[in-house]
Amino acid sequence: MSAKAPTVYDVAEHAGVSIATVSRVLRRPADVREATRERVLASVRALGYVPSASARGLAARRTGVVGLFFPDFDAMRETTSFVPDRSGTVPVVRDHASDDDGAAGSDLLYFDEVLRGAEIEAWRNGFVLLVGVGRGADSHTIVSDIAGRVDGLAVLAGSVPDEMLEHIARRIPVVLIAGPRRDDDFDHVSVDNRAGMRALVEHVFAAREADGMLYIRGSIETPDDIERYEGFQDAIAAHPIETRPGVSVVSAEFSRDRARDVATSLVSSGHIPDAIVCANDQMALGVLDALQAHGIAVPGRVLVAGFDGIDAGRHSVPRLTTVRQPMEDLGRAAVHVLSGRLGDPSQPPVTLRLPVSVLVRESTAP
Amino acid sequence: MSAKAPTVYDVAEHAGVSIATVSRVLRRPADVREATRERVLASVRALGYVPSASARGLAARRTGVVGLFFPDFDAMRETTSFVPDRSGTVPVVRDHASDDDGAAGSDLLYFDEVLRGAEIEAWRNGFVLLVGVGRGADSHTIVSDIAGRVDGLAVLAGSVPDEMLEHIARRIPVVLIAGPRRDDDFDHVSVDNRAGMRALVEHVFAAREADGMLYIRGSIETPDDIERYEGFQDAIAAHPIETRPGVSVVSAEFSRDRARDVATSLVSSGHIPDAIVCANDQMALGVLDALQAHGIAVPGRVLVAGFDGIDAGRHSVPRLTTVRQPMEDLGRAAVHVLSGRLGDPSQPPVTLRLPVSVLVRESTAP
DNA sequence: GAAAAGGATGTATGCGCATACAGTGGGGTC
DNA sequence: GACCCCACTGTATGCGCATACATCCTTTTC
Repeated sequence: MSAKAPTVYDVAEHAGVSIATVSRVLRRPADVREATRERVLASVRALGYVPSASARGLAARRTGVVGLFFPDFDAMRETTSFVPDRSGTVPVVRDHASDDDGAAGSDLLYFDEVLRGAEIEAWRNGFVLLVGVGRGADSHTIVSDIAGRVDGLAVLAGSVPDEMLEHIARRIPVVLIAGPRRDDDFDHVSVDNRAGMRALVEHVFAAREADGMLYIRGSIETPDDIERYEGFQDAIAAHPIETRPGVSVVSAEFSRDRARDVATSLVSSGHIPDAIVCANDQMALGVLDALQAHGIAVPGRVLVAGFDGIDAGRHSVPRLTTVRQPMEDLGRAAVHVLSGRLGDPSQPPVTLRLPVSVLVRESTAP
Repeated sequence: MSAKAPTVYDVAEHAGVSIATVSRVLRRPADVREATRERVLASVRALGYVPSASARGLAARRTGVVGLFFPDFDAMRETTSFVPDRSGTVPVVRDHASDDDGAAGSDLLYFDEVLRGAEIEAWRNGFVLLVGVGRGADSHTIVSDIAGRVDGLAVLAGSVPDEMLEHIARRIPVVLIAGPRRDDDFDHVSVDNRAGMRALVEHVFAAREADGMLYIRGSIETPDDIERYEGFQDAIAAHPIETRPGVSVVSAEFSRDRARDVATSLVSSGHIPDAIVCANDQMALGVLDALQAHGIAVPGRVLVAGFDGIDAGRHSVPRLTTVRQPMEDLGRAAVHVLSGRLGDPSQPPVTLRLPVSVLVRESTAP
């Protein structure tokens, strides 16, 4: 706010020492005699000195910041200019209950949890966290805006073009979150989608002799969907498919609406399976929507299960059995790995698989 | 990752131009002839050049980063070292429903929403967001860690000692979130607690001729509690207290447990009011706990209302009438104001009061 | 009590970039 | 054809700090 922010030079002059001593007081206090140190600190307070991270970063060749990059967490969001509303009135809104977890509620998102974990681990390792959200901005901007400011970057897999990742990785370590390892040299942290889905499907089989089971896939190209589908196949293999002629698979693009449609046409056709397992919770909720609309009992007539552990699944009726991903741990792991690599850049690429757990709730009650 | 990150000098040499031209290509492309520009960009790609934000910040005297500082959002949190669990087993957990929104669920927190709003607005204004969470670290560290890295800082009121705020404010603009204006020169953004509570209490009176009303305060010293209490008094004044001999006030420290105790002893005493309005949702939920434990109908016998609009209130039975704070807007407003001040440092201190809204749900149904 | 060994502090330099200012050259003007 | 103007590019400098190295002063050693 003042005309000009004080620098080390100002502090040095005020305290009657050299700038080297000022710098030492701040960086390695033990190297300075106590009397001198106190004098310098007094000047720091008197002048309101705050060291410039830019200058420090330049000189020290490290910023002390790690970045977390996510794709747009809500593309629908208004990105209109923020215009403060100063009217003094208080609207009274009648908030009707609604199964559809739409506009009314804002449940905890994937993003928020990962972020929280990342922040915690960054702090524990002496870093500060920089948050970047991609919004279709041309990727070039992303590089300049984030990569140049941090010592390391955690990126949600699939949110940044490979070529750009390579570019960034030439300068700083990059950790991919939630993607599978490919033929790259990045560090990876992800959850065990395959084992999780396998365990989920096995739970469903254990809950009921589900002769007819429908598995609803998400977006087929995505790593998550592929891995979960493999887990599904693992479980099916354990229960020879020949004895389960009713097993079938469709895709609903990870969309609640799409899954609702799928389930609706299923009901119309009359071929209702004994269990429906979905590659994510949103689709499972869509299935619940459709079944309840047609008066088909869950879990009475059909068992339903999802994957992710989103909040909405805790509040649906019936509550949704799912596979809970340790999202916060994902964030922590990502920064943990980053921190490790910054400490030892030569270590071989790391791949961390975090365990998931099946949350059994009423939607698959025997 | 490479031995040494390329700099402008490397790019300049590779492209056969001067560093000034390289810098221009990146900062003001229009000032460079297209042929030259393309050549430089090709070199940038070829070398994997990423500009150093530290150097840029030093030279340009601005970082392009705004900070958001919060106090520890969960002091209980494990801050143990993160140890990845590599076991391949998938635990199957039976997740029982429970009214107490305790360990099981992680609902969207105040923090997450404000953060999200801040990120959005930062992006819209060409800034990147730096997140800092205070954890009892000595405040000196905070200054160095955050203030030196950003062009402006948004701080949750009360999370940083005044003296430190003054210190920081000598270097960069500071915006206080959610606190009332005091005799300071900071910019402020907050919600209209007073008008919100007044509207809430008036709604309750409108819903029922509540002769006996209990108002449960939070932590009496906090600005939020004080403002809400004033709002309560406003509403009471409109309904002359002499005609409402049953109006009384107690405090429960914003704690669910404390409020539960208060309500329990109320029931024991037999003096059950017609309506209970709490200074936050947590306490209202505690009241619901106690009343339901004693079989007292809500809203049949007693109306209950809270303040904040937390997620748990959307899932309680009955659903809780409350005052919803626009947390995301708070974050947006904070960065909006910061951005404005960075554009015109001389403008007088800004105070933004964001409107709240009463969410009417079943806990106050007539 | 003199010299060696530390301990404390100062001096000088470079980190990588933006930018004011100084060229440099090509096209237009009369 | 000489001159001016404008568009483009290069040169030189400083941003604020960390740190290697030099210097000076205080102990310690014998």
